[in-house]
Amino acid sequence: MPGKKKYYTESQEKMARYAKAIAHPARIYILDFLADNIDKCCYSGDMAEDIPIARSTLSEHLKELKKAGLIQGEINPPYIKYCINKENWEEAHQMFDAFFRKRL
Amino acid sequence: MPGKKKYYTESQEKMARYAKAIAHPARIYILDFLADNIDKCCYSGDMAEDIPIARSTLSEHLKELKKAGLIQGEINPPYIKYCINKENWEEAHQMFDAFFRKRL
DNA sequence: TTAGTATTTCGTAGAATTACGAAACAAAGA
DNA sequence: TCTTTGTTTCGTAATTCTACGAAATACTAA
Repeated sequence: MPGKKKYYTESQEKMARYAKAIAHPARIYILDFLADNIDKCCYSGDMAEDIPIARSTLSEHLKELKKAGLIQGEINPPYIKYCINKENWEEAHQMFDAFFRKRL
Repeated sequence: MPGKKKYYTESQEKMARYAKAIAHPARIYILDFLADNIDKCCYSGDMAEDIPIARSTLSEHLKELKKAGLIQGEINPPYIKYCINKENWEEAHQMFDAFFRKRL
């Protein structure tokens, strides 16, 4: 721990991480897709058909969103069913809301 | 215009741009600073004293936020007074809110 | 065991981001 | 005019991001 100076608050770092996760139209597309099909199984392949990127690229975007904690994948072989991680989603929502509300 | 296929919606592209603008702790710091000093003049130099980055780097971050439309600079020589661009700020707030609210 | 399906990981390349210090700018004041 | 002051732009380097196709993985079914 010592030697590692913190110049930004935990909150600022966390906000930046969440913002980065959604800072790409393909990732917004993915989250929109999950929202629009909230009761269905959302597989990587379903999304790949609508979006003009290679499947491997889509997979990397899914990995980013997973790393950020915004989605989670439930293995259902040979598929993987993706969905929103509600706990972190709610946290992000509240952080962004407080952030934007603060200066109005 | 023709030849330029759109794969993502305008809204998705715009969300991604706003998210990208705030996807760095230094830029969140700047926006927090502007919020905490809403009635004061906010100069680049004031922020530079609290933040461990070169002034030129800070200036680049300010440029990014300006480009995204989230802040604006009012020239008050030899200073430049920065403040939130309320119109775009409100738009971003609403977009993020709708985005997060959609899937809960 | 072999073949088939859905998905991810790997290797790689090009583009974009972040950072710094030096130099340039623009305005005020001596 | 020459300095000083606050800030931005430039040149550059290191890192990160985005993208692709090929190969690997993991499981099912024949």
